[in-house]
This record gives sequence, C-alpha cells and structure tokens, in this order.
Amino acid sequence: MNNKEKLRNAGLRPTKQRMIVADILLNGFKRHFTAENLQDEINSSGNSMSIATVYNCLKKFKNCGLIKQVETSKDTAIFDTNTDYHHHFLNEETGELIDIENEEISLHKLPEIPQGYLNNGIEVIIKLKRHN
Amino acid sequence: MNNKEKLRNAGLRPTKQRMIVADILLNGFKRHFTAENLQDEINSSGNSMSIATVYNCLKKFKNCGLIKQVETSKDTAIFDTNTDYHHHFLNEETGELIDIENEEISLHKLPEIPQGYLNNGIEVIIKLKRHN
DNA sequence: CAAGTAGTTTAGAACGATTTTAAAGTAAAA
DNA sequence: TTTTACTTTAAAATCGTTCTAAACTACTTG
Repeated sequence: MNNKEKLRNAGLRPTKQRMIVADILLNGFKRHFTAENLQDEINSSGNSMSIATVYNCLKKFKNCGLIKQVETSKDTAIFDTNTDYHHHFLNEETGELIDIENEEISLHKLPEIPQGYLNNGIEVIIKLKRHN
Repeated sequence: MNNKEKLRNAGLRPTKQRMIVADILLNGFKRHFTAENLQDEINSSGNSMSIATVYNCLKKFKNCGLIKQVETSKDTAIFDTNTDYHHHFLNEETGELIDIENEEISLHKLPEIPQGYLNNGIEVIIKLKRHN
C-alpha cells in the first residue's frame, strides 16, 4: 500500500504536506523524533513547511494511529511527595494521578540493559479510560 | 526529625522560603502537585513566594530526594513511528529513547483498576544511567 | 468540467510553563 | 564582625506548542 492509500484509509486527505511527512515517516523504519526534528528533515529534503503544519500533521497522524506519542508527556511537571518506589495510574482525560504501591505490581521478565548502562529505575504508567 | 533538620541533612540551607515549602510538603501526607499548585497553597497560607523560587526550591528538593518528579515528563513531545505495543529505555542524561519489544518484558501481577475505569494501555519506562 | 464548500496551510501572534538575569538580601564561615 | 557563598526576587527571556484569520486546495455536487 502506498502512502496516498495509507492516508486515505486513515481518513486523511492526502495533501502535498501530508505526503511529504508520510514519505519521511511511513517507510517502515522505526524511529523517535520531535516536531522540530521532523521540520529540519523536511527542510533538508528541499521542501519546507510551517511549524504549525508540522504540529497539525503529527496530531492527525497520531489520532488515526499512523504514529504514536511516547510517554504521556504532559507539558506541566508533576511532583510527588511519595519518594518510595511506586507506580501510577494516569487518567488521561483529567491528568489525575493515583499511586500504585510497589507490591501491587510485579515485573516478571525484564529486558537486557544495553551495554555500558545501569537500570536507574522503572516507571510503570497504567493509563485509564472511563468505563461506559 | 523536624523540617529544619531534614533540610540540613539533605545539605540544604534552611531558608525562610524552604521552610515554608517543607511545612507544606514534608508532613507525611503523600500527594501530587505542580509548581503552580504549590504557589497557590503558599499564597493561601498567608505567605508569598516568587514563582522562580518555587521552581528553585522544587529542583533542590528533588535533587536531594525529598520529593520526586513524576513520569519523566519531558518538555518536548516525542513521537514514535513504532505503533506496536512496546516500551522504552530512557537515557535520562541525553533524553534518548530505545524501544523495548513487548516480548522482552512481562508484567506478572497487575493492580486492580479503579472502579468505573478501564485499562487503556501500560507504559513501562526503564531509566538508564551510564555505567562507571 | 464548474462552482461551491469544507478542510488545510500559513505566518505571525499568543500562550503557558519554565529558566535566566542581575541586583538585593541572607546564612554560614572565617 | 567581615567576608564569602548561596538564595531570593521581579522581570525579561526562552521554548514548545496552539491559536487566529486569511489565503489556498481537495473533494463534492450539479
């Protein structure tokens, strides 16, 4: 399936700008990037795109599942007086957090830590959706 | 141990402002809050504090482990072309992310989901520190 | 195809969270 | 004390992101 079809299937108009972004992102290579990274890449491919369009486009792509946004990264820092090792439920609609005590969760199998690094803490976030 | 001692033990000068913050945060109650929440609370307790000081203070408290900052919340949104269910290593020094395939990790015991909510996805973040 | 309309792009302004600046103030050390 | 290093502050600056409103473009219907 080509990119034009992918966009149509996702319910998005295949505009010139979305095709440029699709050509960069939907080629099968898995990668992480920011809006600015992407704009730089667009620029250096000889095209150009307003930063507003980059954001619009990423939001659309995300909403229809063509890409993901990593780590529910809120724009506001949230602090916690609970310094014990613990995890969180996150109500994504409201941003509300609820503690999960360490005993209530257990990681069975862990991946191998990359060479030269140490495990410096694990954060588990269980995202919640209201039940209908 | 009183708050003045807690601050000294942590290597922080017990200034008037830090004591005000300590009185609010270090009373044993566990809670989540933002810098703005805290400033509001300071204001409504009859004190006042510059927002810059609130941030300075939270940064110091965090660095010496008196509080934590929740969910490695970066100020920049990171997107991912990998839309499969997967997790991440996070190099906190550089912000670099590395995928962890779903099979490489397994959650054994899960906490009970709060009433009225559904599990809408689990994100595991393993923070990495460079090995010496 | 032609004309209408609904969705899209854009530059630039606006925004909100956080950090920086530089000057004045305060705690600890000598 | 006097000195020195750290801290606080208001205000400006910065950074990522969203909004605005006007121009543009893709799709629909006639």
